[in-house]
Amino acid sequence: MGVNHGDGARRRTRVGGDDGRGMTSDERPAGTTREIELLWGRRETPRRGPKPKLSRAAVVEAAVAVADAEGLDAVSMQRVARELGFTTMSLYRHVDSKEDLLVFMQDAAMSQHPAGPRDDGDWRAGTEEWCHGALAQYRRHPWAAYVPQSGPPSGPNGLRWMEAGLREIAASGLDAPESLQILLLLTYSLRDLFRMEQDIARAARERGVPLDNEGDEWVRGLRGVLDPEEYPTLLWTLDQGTFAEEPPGYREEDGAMGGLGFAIQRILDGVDAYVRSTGRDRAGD
Amino acid sequence: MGVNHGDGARRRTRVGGDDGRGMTSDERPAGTTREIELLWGRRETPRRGPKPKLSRAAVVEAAVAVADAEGLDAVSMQRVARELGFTTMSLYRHVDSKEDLLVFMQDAAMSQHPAGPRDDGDWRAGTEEWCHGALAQYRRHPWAAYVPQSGPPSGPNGLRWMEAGLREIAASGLDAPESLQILLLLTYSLRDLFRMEQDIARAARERGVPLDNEGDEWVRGLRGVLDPEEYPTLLWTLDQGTFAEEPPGYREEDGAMGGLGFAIQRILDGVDAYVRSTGRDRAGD
DNA sequence: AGAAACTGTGTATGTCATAAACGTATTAGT
DNA sequence: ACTAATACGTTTATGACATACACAGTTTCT
Repeated sequence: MGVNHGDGARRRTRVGGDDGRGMTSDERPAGTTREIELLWGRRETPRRGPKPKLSRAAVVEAAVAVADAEGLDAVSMQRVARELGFTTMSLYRHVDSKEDLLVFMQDAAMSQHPAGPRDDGDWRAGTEEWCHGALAQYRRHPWAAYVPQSGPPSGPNGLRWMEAGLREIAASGLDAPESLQILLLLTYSLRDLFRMEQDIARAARERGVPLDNEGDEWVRGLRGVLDPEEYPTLLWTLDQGTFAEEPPGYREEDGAMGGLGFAIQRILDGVDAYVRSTGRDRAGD
Repeated sequence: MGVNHGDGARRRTRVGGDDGRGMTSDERPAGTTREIELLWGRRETPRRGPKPKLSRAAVVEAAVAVADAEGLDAVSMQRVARELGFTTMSLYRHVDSKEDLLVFMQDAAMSQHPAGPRDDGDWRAGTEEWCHGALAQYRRHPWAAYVPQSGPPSGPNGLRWMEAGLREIAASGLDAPESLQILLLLTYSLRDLFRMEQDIARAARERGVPLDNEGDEWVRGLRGVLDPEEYPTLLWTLDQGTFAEEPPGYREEDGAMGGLGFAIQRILDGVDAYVRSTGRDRAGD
């Protein structure tokens, strides 16, 4: 749906490696397997042509640099190529399509390793730490939260984080399917709460001043248009300086997660409740 | 006149309404206020030219139809215009930009009213119902979850849903900032859990068969590449038919929410815990 | 009547992803 | 060492796309 655009590319089964006849064509991997092999650098190296001046790593690095500096929208094939001093089309020798490039970029954005396992068996603390770490990645590369998702992570870095998250959650005693479900919940929530934070920040930046009531264009506009009969609760909310404040329930410990602490704590509370309900909680007591 | 029609940008402060000198220019609304006025149809009607054959409503409707049928990516100005039998540029008479059109579309996608208030004071049931309703909207117009967000909703429909959600949550006794925070959490979570569901479904569709282990390309690919030393938990998870099953903790009552029931229940559990922790729970007891 | 405001249209610009064909450097197989 | 295969980076071209700009016709206000 909205997610992946590129259609012509990459969907059809390739006959071989690069030019359409690279491999012996009987053992060609198709679809996702191919993507995984690419991501993991499991490629044959019987290079016959001239020694490449460019490399996939260089392309991805340049793309990441552009995204870091100017956001994901600034990443175009032309732009990345210019940055490298090559032609646009040269990139296609090292990357199948832009979609491909984005996949590589995303994995590259998670190159920092998650924290190692903790042995005290406190799954909640471990999971919180994991969330914190994942969030830190996003803060380093905010665009990464906006890369269109195409299935579960397949790259070494993404999987390393998955592994670490599962480990923390499974420490609660949940079984594999449950742990995975929780991990998915956390992963998506983090990504999207982060996006929420960014969106709100951007919205605030785009209108003039910071988010306070009265001064805020949005609030003022709404007031002029909302019928108190129909939107009483909303107006009640607007009437208190809702948008100016620190989120409620803000706790110092969550500070590291910024305004997201509140939301994340709520979600973890929910997970906690679930763990307890299964009566398999290994921690705490 | 050299300086004329809608100069597209919309970002910079306009001198007046539509064309640059529509209004008395001392009370010109700028930025978001303008957008809100547009969304609410609060426009002057001193139409002087020929009677329009096209209308904003028609444009939005056509765009929604295209998105419903072929996804958000199929929505281009050219496509919508063709659908209507007009030129591409004609659309710009009724919509400032594509971004604008998307805002209208999004509000249009939420045209169905939320359920009315319930008087039994059971905030959790009410909130669950609200989630269910919101999800139903998404199922009707999946693309709506992929429209790039630009700030809080400003249209009548979006705000109606906000109002309804706030009402349900506030029934728990939380104060305004808290309720709003929770509403934001729910709104974003819903949107994104829905997206997760869609993404997973699409991923399954794109590889061959449904999501089962062994048969799944992704799982097979990973197995070939994951070092058991480094990814033990992940492999443990893979080893159980994790992806084949119904999500754990699946309950009949959540059926209406599809596979998202589990995640939503976890989040509501977290909210519940928070409400209880404030000691202001009006419901239940 | 004439000016002003607004309609839909035609044309043009610039950006984007990417296909196709090309010359060239390198190396595997002879 | 010679040749054919093949990978490399480039050139050129195509077809979307959003949207600026200028125009000609239409309606209404003065």
